Amino acid sequence: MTTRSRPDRPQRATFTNAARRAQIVESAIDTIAELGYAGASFARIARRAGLSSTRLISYHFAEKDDLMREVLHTVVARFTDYVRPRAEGEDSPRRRLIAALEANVDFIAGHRRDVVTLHEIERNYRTADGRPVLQQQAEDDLQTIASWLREGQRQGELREFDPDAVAVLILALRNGVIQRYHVEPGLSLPAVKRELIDMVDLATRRAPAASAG
Amino acid sequence: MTTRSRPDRPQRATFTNAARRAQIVESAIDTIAELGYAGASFARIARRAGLSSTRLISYHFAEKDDLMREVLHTVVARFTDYVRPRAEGEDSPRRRLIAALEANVDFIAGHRRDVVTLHEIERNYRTADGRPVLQQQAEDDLQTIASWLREGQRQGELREFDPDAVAVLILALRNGVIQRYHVEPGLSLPAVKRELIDMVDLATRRAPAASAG
Amino acid sequence: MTTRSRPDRPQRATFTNAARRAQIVESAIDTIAELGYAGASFARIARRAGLSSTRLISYHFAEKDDLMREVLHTVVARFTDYVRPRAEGEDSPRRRLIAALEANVDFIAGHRRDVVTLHEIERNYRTADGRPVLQQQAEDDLQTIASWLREGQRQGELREFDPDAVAVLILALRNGVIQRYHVEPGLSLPAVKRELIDMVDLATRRAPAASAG
Amino acid sequence: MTTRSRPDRPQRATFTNAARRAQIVESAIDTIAELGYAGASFARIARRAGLSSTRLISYHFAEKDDLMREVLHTVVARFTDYVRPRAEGEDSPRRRLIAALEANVDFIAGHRRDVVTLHEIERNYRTADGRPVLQQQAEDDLQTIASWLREGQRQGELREFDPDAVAVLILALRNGVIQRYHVEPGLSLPAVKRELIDMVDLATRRAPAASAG
DNA sequence: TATGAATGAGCCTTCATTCAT
DNA sequence: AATGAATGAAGGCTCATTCAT
Repeated sequence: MTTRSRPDRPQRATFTNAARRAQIVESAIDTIAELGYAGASFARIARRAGLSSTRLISYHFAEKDDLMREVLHTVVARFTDYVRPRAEGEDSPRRRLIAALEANVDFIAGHRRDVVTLHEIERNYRTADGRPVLQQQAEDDLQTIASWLREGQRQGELREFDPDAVAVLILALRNGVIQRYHVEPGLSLPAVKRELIDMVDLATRRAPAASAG
Repeated sequence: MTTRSRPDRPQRATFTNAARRAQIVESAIDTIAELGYAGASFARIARRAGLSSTRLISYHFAEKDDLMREVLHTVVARFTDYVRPRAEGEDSPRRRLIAALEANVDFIAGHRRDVVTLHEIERNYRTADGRPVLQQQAEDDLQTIASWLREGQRQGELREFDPDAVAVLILALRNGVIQRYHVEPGLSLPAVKRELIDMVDLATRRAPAASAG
Repeated sequence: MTTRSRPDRPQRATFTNAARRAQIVESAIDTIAELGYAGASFARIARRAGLSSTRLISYHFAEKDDLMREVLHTVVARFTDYVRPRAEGEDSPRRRLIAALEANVDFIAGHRRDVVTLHEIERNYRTADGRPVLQQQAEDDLQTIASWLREGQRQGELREFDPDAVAVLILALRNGVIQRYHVEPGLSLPAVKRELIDMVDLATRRAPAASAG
Repeated sequence: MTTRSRPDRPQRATFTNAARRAQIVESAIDTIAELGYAGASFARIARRAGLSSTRLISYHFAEKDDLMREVLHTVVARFTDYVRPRAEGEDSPRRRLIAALEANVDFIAGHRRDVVTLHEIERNYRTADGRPVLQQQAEDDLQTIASWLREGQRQGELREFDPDAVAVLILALRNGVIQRYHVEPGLSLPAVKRELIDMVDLATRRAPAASAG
């Protein structure tokens, strides 16, 4: 009897279990979106979910990290599921990039709650040693964008530049729109979207030959 | 007892007083930069500053908000004092914009600690009603950039676009570099700086006349 | 974080729950009686109750006010349950008044702890705006006494006087005995009780007709 | 060098010293009257007095007890100086008692602040071991009243009763008026005064012989 | 005479988590 | 699958008081 399992935790992943977890995750998303990461204590999440005690959260999630990981995964999945098909529907790297950016802004416009929560967690969710959590999603996004840029350069569609640095900048534009929308909900997303596309296109495409002007 | 009162605190700004406040502020900056806003408790700030108790912080700052306000003011002032002269030394709106962006990246490269702290406070410091604190600095920056853009358009140096939306995007680029540098200290700032300048310039300047090609 | 929330606390009034609350309330009564309202910190109440930490008090009572409200309610109920039946057993207003006063002194003699605590809380328990808490019990007592006096006057049993003013004085006598007993536990309550009854009776009854002398 | 004096304290009782002490005492009286004994911290007293730090209070009073003793002495002296001459101006014990009670109510009506403070301190001021402070003033008052009663009995002016118990009751009446006025500033003091005098007189005087009626 | 600067102890409350059914 | 009860640690803040000039 040396094996000492964690305190009462569900042993199997049943349907009821999954539903409960989902309910808690949604409540956590709401709480974070409204009160910020630091304001999202178990007590507040439980209250918003109508649970009688925080114990139910501890029961379904081994640690707070567990819950936050699942929250993060949930909103990232929604984001990705929305954006990816629209990018992959295009047939050139440049168009894929533009389509992805448009899809991003469209998602932001329609899912403010998810996006604000994503933003909060990215900034505040830290591992035990105090370091910001590995932003795997950000890394993936950077890789995807950089690969599109490289392919566009190879195909001659895009001018020469440092694809990794430019990927950082493009992601910065997307994040900046999220952040600004977080602070100023009245922001005109259509105008920002138009200028965003123009800016990225002007900055990356191969300039048309002068004689062609 | 609920009645509010101003507990025993120094009334005048003596030299010793100011030095102590400055010491605490610097310790707070260090603590926030390393452990994040949520990790910057009075206890940790005091320990890092070598103070005998947190009471000394309460003695010099009426509330935690007070300290955070002063931390914010301190790092913003450093940032501004570095960037503003370099922008104002230029004689055209376009060059002022570029000089400001270069100065921004240069500051980021040399003051990681301040910049990380600024970033943390902006995200987490909230007013009593739970809203993110009014980002006056961000508003000011947006106004400044937008006014440069408008003047550049009027002078014909810059192409036509929505100056407010583009200002948001340019600020997003600056913030994105800060944020990326926060997460990845090994980031090549020279490369990013070069691409940042190119991107903004390509995206905003009036395209050279075709006949010049 | 300023946003209010109801932290993790029991939602239902189970048996165990009620027993624990009662235990804490009794410990609070003891502590207040011995050390005064200001001396009754959570730490001291918990220590006296043999609780492992003050957290258990916070767990069962939302705020310190909550605990004090329950303490007040508890001792007031004991007092009322003792006095009321003895007053209501009498069949004339004058006798009801006298019986009530006798019952008061008897209760005081046998429940010094409750009475001292009641006295302490009445004096010190203040609402958020700094005003003494509405002394509903005192108002009720005044009303009851005044109504007996009015009825006695109507029935001719009592002489003419201002019933509200005299009610204040009669309650003053009761409170004065409490207070004196608080300060001087050796006070001879039987003597005081006898003089109290005489004083009130002499001062309120209709003087016997001269011819009866 | 074994003698170790307390930290910086004034060594002599100068005029300036006395004025400063008086200023602090008055500020303490105001603070206690408004916020209650528990609300009268050094910080709040200092703020109300316009002092830059609590240090000035510590400088003039060795301990908080010292200040409270002086506050108590000040208001008691005012009370006594008002009441005593009016009592001593009368030439029979019964009239002295009545005059003293009238003077008491008159003082209460005109010095609410002092009286509220007196009431607060009496209830809350405790010695280090947690016992209510010896109410020397109350003891003196009781002795004075009891001696009047005894003398009145000896002279045949007053009926037979236990003078110590009745003194407790008479003082209770006075205190009850203070207390009620504390809670209900709109109390009609003239009516209460009239009934108070009647009550005490009816309860203590030797009943006039029936034949004399 | 007055003050500046500092301090340890204590306050109530909230935190995520664990021991029991 | 869920809950009740409990917990130590830490949070910011206020207390009266003391060490220095």
